[in-house]
Amino acid sequence: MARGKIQIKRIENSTNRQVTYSKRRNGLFKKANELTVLCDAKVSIIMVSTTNKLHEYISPSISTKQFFDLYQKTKRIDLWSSHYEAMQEQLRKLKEVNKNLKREIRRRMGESLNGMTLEELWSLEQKMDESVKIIRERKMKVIGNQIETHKKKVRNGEEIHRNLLHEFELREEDPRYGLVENGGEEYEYDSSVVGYSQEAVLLPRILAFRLQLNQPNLHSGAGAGAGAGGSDLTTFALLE
Amino acid sequence: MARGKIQIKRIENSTNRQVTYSKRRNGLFKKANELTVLCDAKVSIIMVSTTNKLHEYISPSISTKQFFDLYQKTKRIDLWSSHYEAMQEQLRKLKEVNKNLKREIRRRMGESLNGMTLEELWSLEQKMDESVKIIRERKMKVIGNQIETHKKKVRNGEEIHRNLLHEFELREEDPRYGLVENGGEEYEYDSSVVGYSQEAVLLPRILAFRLQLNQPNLHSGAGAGAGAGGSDLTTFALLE
DNA sequence: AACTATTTATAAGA
DNA sequence: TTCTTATAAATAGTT
Repeated sequence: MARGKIQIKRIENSTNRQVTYSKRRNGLFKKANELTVLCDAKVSIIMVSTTNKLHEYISPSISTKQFFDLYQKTKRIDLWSSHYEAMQEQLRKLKEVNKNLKREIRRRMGESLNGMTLEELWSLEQKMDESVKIIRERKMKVIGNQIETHKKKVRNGEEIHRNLLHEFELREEDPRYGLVENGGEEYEYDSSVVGYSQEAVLLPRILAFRLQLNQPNLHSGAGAGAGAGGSDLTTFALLE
Repeated sequence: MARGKIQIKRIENSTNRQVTYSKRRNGLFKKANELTVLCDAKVSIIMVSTTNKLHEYISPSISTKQFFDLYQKTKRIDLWSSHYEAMQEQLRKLKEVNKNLKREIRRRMGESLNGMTLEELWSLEQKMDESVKIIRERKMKVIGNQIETHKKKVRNGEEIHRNLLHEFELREEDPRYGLVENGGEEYEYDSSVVGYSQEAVLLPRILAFRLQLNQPNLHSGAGAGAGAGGSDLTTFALLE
């Protein structure tokens, strides 16, 4: 537009093209800004050069994101559909699955039975009977295990008890232990009479030993079980 | 820029502003297009007027969506990250809930009982027993209802039968019906012998009547029930 | 929407 | 890149 007219076609000289790009870019942005001020409009210009550099102008009153949102809404085009739609579909499916799972549980809890036919009720009842049987067997097995474990502990305690008694007897026979050293009191043991609670008072060392045996069971049993299985029913209450 | 210089500030006269917007918009788009051609660049202009009309210029070689993607990539930002993260969180929660629901069902089916304590097994067994009781009661009620409905139908059929017999008897007494009109055949009825299937052959009118009575039950019973309850177990098979 | 006096943008050269 | 400047292009105000 000066010093000679030019044809509007690609400038082949790379340097020239760069220079023109820079100059005209500034011109465009200046005009865009004037338009923004004069006409109270909102303008967004984004441009990419041959060298893949990105430049943008944006009216002061708005952000590029807002512009895209606006554009999207006005044109009814989803500019980032790929990810977004896939996620929405995934969400929809999960919700559907969830709904079905919840209904299944409710039925297995004896609720929402109204829509079911006789055949369905019949089948559900049979399945539940089988399941209860399995659970009952499992329960009995756990009880059996616990009794077995308990018996072992008792035997173990008795064994320790006997050994200690034996030790005491040996000491009584030993002349070195003839004198009472701790203030005149004497202990008398009878394994058939002394229970656990008295053991705890009389033989703190044995008690400590027993506790060490017990604690691993306490942890892997009730502790882990409650942690893994406890949240389920409260979770349901929070749903829907 | 002609016939007098102007201040770059909002044009107060609305008509003037509109006219200037239109003129300068064209100027801007023309310049943008020249830039596109001369410098082999890509330009996107989006603008919104005070009247909320949206206009855009886009270089022929690219789409606005591509520009948007390019912009996001170049700026290394996700303009919708907040949405996106919210969706991902929602997805995560749904999956968690789903997992818990599935475990609950598995336990109620007698599977995955390994982590459960005696107390939990005990409680589950009791709940399941109660549920089975409810389901069994429901089943019995449905059976009762069906028997009742069936009895009514039988009674209804017998009633119609009796009425028809009565009508025939009246006609036999009436001299006008003394002659056989339809080709010489004669029908003989015995309400204690004629069953449903024979009725259907002999008395199509009665059959039609019975079907009308039946169909509402068929729909609200087996039909709706199978539709609502059928997908549950097959759904689980598809899950993980 | 067309006209046109004037301002503004810018191509080419430095 | 920036400055200069002759000239092309854009456009404000008018019809």
